[in-house]
Amino acid sequence: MPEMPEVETVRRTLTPLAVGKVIKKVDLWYPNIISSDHREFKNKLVGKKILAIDRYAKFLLIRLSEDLTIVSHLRMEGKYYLSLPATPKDKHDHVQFEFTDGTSLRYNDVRKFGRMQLVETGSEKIVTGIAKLGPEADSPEFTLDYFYAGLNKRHKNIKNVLLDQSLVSGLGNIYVDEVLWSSKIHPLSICNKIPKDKVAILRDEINHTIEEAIKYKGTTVHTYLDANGDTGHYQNRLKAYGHAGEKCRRCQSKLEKIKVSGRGTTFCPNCQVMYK
DNA sequence: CGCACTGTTTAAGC
DNA sequence: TGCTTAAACAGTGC
Repeated sequence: MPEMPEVETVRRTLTPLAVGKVIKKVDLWYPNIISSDHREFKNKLVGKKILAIDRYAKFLLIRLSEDLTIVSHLRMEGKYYLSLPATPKDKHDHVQFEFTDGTSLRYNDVRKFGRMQLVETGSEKIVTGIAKLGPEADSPEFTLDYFYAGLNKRHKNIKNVLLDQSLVSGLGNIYVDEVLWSSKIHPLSICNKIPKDKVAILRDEINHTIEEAIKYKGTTVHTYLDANGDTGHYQNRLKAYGHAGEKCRRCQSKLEKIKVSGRGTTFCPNCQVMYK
């Protein structure tokens, strides 16, 4: 499901459903979702109020009273939705936060890849994966000079580096294919061989694509839904991902699909230039 | 039955 | 030591 635009959409839809509520009880139906201590997670959260929901790259940060934060990563298929404690548990509901107002928030995850961890607000960096994150794709720190210098140091292919999160965070498999198509850069291009003017175009396309995808409330390709149960709409605007075998919208060549860094990768072999 | 899947970590190999 | 690749997580759907 979720790359940065989808997580941001979840943040926006979840905020009005959850902020201001006070946790009465926590049900851990599949405790492995919690990477911190399970008993502490259940006990410490009782009586805490949800103050806000923030986001950093693909992580949701659920801010609670008394300086606590639940760091939540949806990985491939995690979803939040508002329910009632008495509603029968769905097969893939794994965590429930019961609130004092009689409602509840449920975490549902078909593949059980998602993780939550309770930390003290301000020490989010102790969560595996957060410390290595580079600047977010839509942040002011993601400048051309920073991006170009970072690519110059790397000898790997561009698709791998954009997926890695350490140079720039927030992109996933779908948006990487999209921005490389938009920038006319072949996914196997070697980072330090890409000329600066192309890097500038790529940076702009990353900004633009993320912005557009948030505007369209994300991309639903498998099962992604926001906290209201609604799909995204950006899937109708994808030009590469999911269109293997079809004609390239720019040059009419046939889009190809290969495997890069273990991920399916769709691109146009004619108009996406290979730098190596 | 085999393979692919929005993400990330960890183990294994060189 | 460090980089790269494969496997692992677990389930569904084609």
